[in-house]
Amino acid sequence: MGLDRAMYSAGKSRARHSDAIGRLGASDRGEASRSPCQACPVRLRSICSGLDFDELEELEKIVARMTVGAGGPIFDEGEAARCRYNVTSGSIKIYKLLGDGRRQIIGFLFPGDFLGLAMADEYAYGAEAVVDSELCRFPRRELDDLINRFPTLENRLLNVTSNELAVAQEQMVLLGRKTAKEKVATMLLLFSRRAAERGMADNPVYLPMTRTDIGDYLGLTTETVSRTFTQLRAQRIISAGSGGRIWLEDLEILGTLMEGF
Amino acid sequence: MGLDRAMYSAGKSRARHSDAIGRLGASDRGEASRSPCQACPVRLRSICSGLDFDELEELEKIVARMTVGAGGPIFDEGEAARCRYNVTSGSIKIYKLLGDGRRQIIGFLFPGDFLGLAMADEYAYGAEAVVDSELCRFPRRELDDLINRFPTLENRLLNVTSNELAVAQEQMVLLGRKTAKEKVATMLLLFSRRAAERGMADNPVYLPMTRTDIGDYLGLTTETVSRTFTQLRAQRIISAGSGGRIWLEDLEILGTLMEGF
DNA sequence: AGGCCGCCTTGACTTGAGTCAATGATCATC
DNA sequence: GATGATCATTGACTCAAGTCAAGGCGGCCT
Repeated sequence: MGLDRAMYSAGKSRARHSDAIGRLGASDRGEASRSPCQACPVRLRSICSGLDFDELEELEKIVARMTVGAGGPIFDEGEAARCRYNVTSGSIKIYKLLGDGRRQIIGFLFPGDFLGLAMADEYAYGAEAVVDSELCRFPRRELDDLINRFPTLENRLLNVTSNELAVAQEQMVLLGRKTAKEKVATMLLLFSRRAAERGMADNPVYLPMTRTDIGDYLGLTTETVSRTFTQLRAQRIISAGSGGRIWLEDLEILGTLMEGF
Repeated sequence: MGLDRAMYSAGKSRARHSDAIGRLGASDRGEASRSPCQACPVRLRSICSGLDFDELEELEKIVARMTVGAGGPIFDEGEAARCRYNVTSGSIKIYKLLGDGRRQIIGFLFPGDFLGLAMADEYAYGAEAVVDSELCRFPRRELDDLINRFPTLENRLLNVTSNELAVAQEQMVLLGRKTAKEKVATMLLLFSRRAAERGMADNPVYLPMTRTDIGDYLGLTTETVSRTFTQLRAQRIISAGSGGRIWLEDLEILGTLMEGF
């Protein structure tokens, strides 16, 4: 069976940002290669961790690599859910839309994150690349077969899903009860911590997405996000870095804002 | 091993409401009885469905029944997570608090719902009874052992958790992007549908919780919830029933409000 | 170089929801 | 059936965030 191949690419490339997030070796780029899952840099973070050699080999049989350009679509809300994905480099946003176009971004995914949880036959949300990204793609049917056969995989998936649920519940508090300033502070700290967990720079925080994306993630408008950043900068709680990076200058105040005292 | 026994009870009983939600046979009330899981009215809705006779018997060995009075606490956020629960009658609210007391209710649970997902050693949220309720209690350690031993149970738990995640994501859209009117309309419709799924009356909708609870669930204040109900009533989209029940008079408009057109 | 295009920021004004403060309902208890 | 408690409603006013409208900045392309 030949490996599937896919290459989406969107208009404006944000390539100036794309090297800031871990990526695969150059030899793999733009090519659906026989996936060296054993050597995968994000394996230990992703659902594939804990699998033994044989299981990993079976997984490799059904995986396909793909690249998506910045802004490029991965799938739309409501579309038949044919595949599930694992992010290997870059950053992906997932979002839901209301009838009149209002958008809520329900998460940003980074290398090692799994894409396609919590959905049956149709995708319950849309997914788009924030920057040039790479993903492992699994046909849903075949992956679900493996999940049924490998308890390790199912257990891992339960852990991952539970974590996502806890994160989602925390985000409900943010959306329902925090002020604009608290929302932005929380996002900065959480992204910083998330980067640290991945062994990446946690200060300055790297925010590759637009102000509009941040607004749609925090339940705010672009303008309010912008004003809030200005305000935090004026109070020396943060300061501007280069290329979408933000220095966290006062972690204590940020923490207080996040906890809501 | 004797069965544990527990009976919390809070000040003001809302017993006037408590008969409106399915409950166990009178013979089980107020008594930690040898649990007749086979005869459990909510078994098919809960994590116990799909278990074979032997598995169910093992589950019965570790379960304890308990009753909680309206308003009574089940556990607090941050407390050591010693048990997981299954709701068998009544209604439970789960919530998270900010440092200054602001509260976000992240869900209302009904018979068959599982309580204690998405948490490791500490409860990530608090839980309280909305009306007099009954629950099955499982020691976490022992339940987690069974989950590891019974693939059926683990699979069921993955399904339940995935569903919860999808619901949470839908709630993020509500909290981040919907107006007060849309929020209330959405809640009414979702509660109606949820009741229908359980074979209970879906119109009028039964809302046993206070306006403050509804506000904390929808990211609004008590006053705004009240004004919104008044407004929906004035527009003949809903009308008041008796005892916390609300008639949905115009499902189409409610649907439009929910979808955000 | 110069101009275009996204994106970000800022200002002026509006508004939906929050706050504060009574007043009403409903029920529980004596 | 009076009293007190809790919860719900309503009104008047405030304010945080949204809306509308300019500019500004920086990268990209010809």
